[in-house]
Amino acid sequence: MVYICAVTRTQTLEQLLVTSSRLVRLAAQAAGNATPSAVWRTLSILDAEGAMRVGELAAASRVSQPGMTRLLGGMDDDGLVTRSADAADSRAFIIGITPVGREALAGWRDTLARTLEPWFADLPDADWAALERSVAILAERTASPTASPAATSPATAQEERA
Amino acid sequence: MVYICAVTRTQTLEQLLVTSSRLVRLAAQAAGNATPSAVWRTLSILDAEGAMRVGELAAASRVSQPGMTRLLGGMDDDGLVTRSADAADSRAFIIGITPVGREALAGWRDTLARTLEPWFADLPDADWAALERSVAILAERTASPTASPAATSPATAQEERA
DNA sequence: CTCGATGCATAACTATGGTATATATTTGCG
DNA sequence: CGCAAATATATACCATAGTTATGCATCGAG
Repeated sequence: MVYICAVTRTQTLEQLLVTSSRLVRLAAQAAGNATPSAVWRTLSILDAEGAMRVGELAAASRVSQPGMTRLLGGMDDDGLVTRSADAADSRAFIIGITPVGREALAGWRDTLARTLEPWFADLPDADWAALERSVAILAERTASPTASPAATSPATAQEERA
Repeated sequence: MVYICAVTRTQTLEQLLVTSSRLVRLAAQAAGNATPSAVWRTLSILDAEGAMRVGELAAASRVSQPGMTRLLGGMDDDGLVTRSADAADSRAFIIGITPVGREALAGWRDTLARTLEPWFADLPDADWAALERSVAILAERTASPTASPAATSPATAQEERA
C-alpha cells in the first residue's frame, strides 16, 4: 500500500513538473515570446502579494537573490517596478509594481485569454474545478517559504507563524 | 454569465502559469540545481513518448528547433541520448534515451521523491486526485501539437487524426 | 561595543531560449 | 520528369535567466 502510494505520487509529481514546464513554454510560444516568463511571473507575484524586498521577491519566485537583482534591473529600466528605500532597514529596498507594470500585466492577461485559453476551451466544468483546486494547492505549496519541509511540514510552519 | 466565466478562466490560467513557473523553480532549488530543467524535461518526454526526431522533440518541449539542437548537443556529449539517422529521411535524426539517460532520469526521480514530495506529504487523497486529474488535462493539452486551436480545437484535431 | 548575520550589488560563469541563415533533402505540382 | 516550394537540421549570433562567489554596508544580539 505505502509502496504503491509512494510510486504513484512520485509519478504524479514528475508528470506535474513536465507538464508545468511544457505549459510555461506553450504560453510563451502562443504569445509569440512577447513577455518573458520571468517578467510576468514577477509582476503577477507583486500584483497578488504586494510590494516586497528584493530578497523576498527572489524567494517567492524561487530564484537566487542576485538573479532577481538582475531581473529587476531590466524591469526598473522598463518602468515596470518601483524601488524605494525600506525605512526599517537602510540596506533594503521595497519593490512594487507601477501603473505601467500593471498595464503590462493586464496586457499579458489579455494575451493569455486570446492565445492560451482556446487550448482549454472545451473543458467541462469538472475539469476546470480540478485545475482550480490544483492551482490552490500549488499556490499554497509554492508560496513564500520560511522553512523547508525537512525541518517542518508546510502546514506546521503555518501554524507556527500564526 | 459568459463575462464572469471568461474572467475566472483567465485568472485560473494565470495562476496556473505562475504556480507552474514557481513549482519548476521550487523543484530545481530543492534538488540543488543538480539537473537542469530542460534536461529532465527532455529525458522525461523521451522516456514517456519514445524516440523521435529533433524537430518533434522541440515541438513536444515547446521550444525552437535550433534551441533543441543545442540542448541535445550537450546531452549527447553526456551520453544521455542516442542520435541515429532516420531511414525515412536522410535529413533527419532520431533521438532516443540511453541507459545512462534512463539512470539519470531515475536519479532525478529519486531526488524528486526526497526533496519535493515532502512539500506535498500532508495532502489528502482528494487533493492528490485533483492534481492527478490536472496533470492528465495538461498532458493532453500540452502534448505534441499538430494544429493550433485557432485552426481547430485540440479535441477536434484528435478526431481528425483518428 | 563587537562580531556574526543579513541585504543587496557586482562579477563571472553556465544554461536556455530566440531569430536568421545556410545547406541538403524531400515533396508536390504541372 | 523537372523544378520550385517545403522541410529537417546545424550554425551563428544575440538576449535573458539562472547560478555561486564575493564585497560592502547595515543590522541585531550578546
